[in-house]
Amino acid sequence: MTSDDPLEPLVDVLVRTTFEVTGVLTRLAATHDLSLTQVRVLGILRDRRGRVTDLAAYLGLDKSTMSGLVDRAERRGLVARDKNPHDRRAVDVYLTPAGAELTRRAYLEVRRELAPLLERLPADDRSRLVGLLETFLGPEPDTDRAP
Amino acid sequence: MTSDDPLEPLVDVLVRTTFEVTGVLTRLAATHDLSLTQVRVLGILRDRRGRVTDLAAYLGLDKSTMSGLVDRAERRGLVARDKNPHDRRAVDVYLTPAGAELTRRAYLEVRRELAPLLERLPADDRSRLVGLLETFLGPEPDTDRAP
DNA sequence: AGAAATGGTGTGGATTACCAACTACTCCAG
DNA sequence: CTGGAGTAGTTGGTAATCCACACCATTTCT
Repeated sequence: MTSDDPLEPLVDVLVRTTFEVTGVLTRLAATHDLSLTQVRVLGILRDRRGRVTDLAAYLGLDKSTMSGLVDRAERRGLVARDKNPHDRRAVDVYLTPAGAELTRRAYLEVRRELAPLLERLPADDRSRLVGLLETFLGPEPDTDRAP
Repeated sequence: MTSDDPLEPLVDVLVRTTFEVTGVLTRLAATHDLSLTQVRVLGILRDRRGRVTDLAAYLGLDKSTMSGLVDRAERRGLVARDKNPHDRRAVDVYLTPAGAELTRRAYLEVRRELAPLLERLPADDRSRLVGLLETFLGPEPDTDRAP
């Protein structure tokens, strides 16, 4: 009775899911002395390199924020910068081997943490959920394999 | 070939969804001069009052952090504190009418922002998704209506 | 009653985040 | 092919976030 919005339950459960997963990620990140934002950066870089501005846009942050983020991650040896050969203003950021390794380990921990929850779903529901969420997310922005 | 983990696609899409929704929430929150954390606090208080420590635990934050968060929200008139009558150490935090109104408006904006994405799903897929995510989240912790 | 535990606040320091200003570079118009 | 507009990134300044730690007040255990 509070509302007859047919979308409300979905929005609600989506936001609750987001907060739940965010909580898991934040907690896990803290055990590696990482912030959630740093984890997000590492997550993006897991399978592509990217310019500072692109990373910032992707996370909805100011480019100066991203600059500092990359600074600190670089100081810790997790990422590195390369001058972009095609545009000498631009800087490409990518994971170092250490950063990739940390990202991999962190993923395994996230997986371990989420697995008990995910296993509440029967196997075919799990793949259904993947399909639904992928539809929701839409096509990936193709950040790397452009011509 | 990167991995034969059957859970990986699900973990992956779940985290991507989380980041996507987090992005929307962060962007929207900023238009009201709110941080994501403040939105999370308001979200919890939407349907219950809570002690500082409980709120902190719920969000995985230190209680001193929550204290400051409540301070600033209180200064803006969004929440208020009451001494808990049963435990004089404890402080209950709850939304003011202004806070509740802001929370309601913010929800509508989130809804408006997510609707185009959610409408990519046919109606019966939407309700299926609700069911799946609710199973994933499990039963609510019943924070308020305990005896 | 006294000791241990719990709830909340305050301080100090690192991080996150914005904005504005600046440098270096690219791209376009003329 | 040059001048100016626009773009990429960094830096500096300020506010908010967040933790660790120390500190009271109150409750609970012994």
